[in-house]
Amino acid sequence: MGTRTAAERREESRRAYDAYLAECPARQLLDRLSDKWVTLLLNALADGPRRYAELGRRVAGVSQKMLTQTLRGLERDGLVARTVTPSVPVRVDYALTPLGVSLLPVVRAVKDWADGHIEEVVSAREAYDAGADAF
Amino acid sequence: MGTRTAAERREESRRAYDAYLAECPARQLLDRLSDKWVTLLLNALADGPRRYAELGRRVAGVSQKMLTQTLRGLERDGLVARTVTPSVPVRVDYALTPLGVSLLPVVRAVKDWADGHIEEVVSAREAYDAGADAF
DNA sequence: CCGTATCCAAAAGGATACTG
DNA sequence: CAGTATCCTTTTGGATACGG
Repeated sequence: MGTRTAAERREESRRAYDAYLAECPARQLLDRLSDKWVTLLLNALADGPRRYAELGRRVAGVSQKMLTQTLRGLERDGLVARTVTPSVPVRVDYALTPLGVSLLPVVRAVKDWADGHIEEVVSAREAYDAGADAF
Repeated sequence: MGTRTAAERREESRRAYDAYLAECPARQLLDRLSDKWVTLLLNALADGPRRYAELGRRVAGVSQKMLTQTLRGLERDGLVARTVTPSVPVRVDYALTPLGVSLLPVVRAVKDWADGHIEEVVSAREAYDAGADAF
């Protein structure tokens, strides 16, 4: 006992943080909700089921990788249902589950706030930037 | 004109995406809101002004770098106000602006949804994972 | 059509040390 | 106390090619 100042405190801190994460359910969800593709995909599914390629077009800018990855995550969390129609070629539809639908008002609240306050934010940014490199 | 299939289409796609981003105000905000530290810090400031070190302790797991970086971003967007008291040593307080306060219900809605539905999500995850590597 | 797999560049973010 | 600066690891995510 003596060589235990930085390394140990780091570990201790990390463990404490992890414990906090484990006992705080909101954090896990927050980590998922704090993903731009999640929010965008939920919005894209708001008014009905969509096919895979359709979602790719609607979200505009998402790569195949992120599209699949995000959809899998949402499916795993029970927010989205995946339906495979074994035709040739295969057809896959994604739709919100009831749980996913219950999340929709929240997502919409975010969007509405953004729409309603974007101008104030932009003004604030300009004011801040103007003050930053003034004279 | 002939050497313009992949590279060009990429550029075109990127430009279209950027244009979409520019004309869609919600996206810019969404990018900011899709940051776990932002949500956590807004919650930490919910019931009054806090000092820098205090926030570091309350959020638990945030590094100095991310704390400062996130606070600067929030300040720039007019969501948080930074007040310096030139004592020795210096004292700095952060508080929500009215704009920041107006965002609070939204942030709380996210937290409330998480608290109310976390169990369903966890069950869904277990069911999904059980099916994945079954037999 | 709906993905998966691999590679690789870019960005996020933590650790550490130093300053006013 | 409240940062800033630097380094360096980890993660993210796009491009590409291939498979069912």
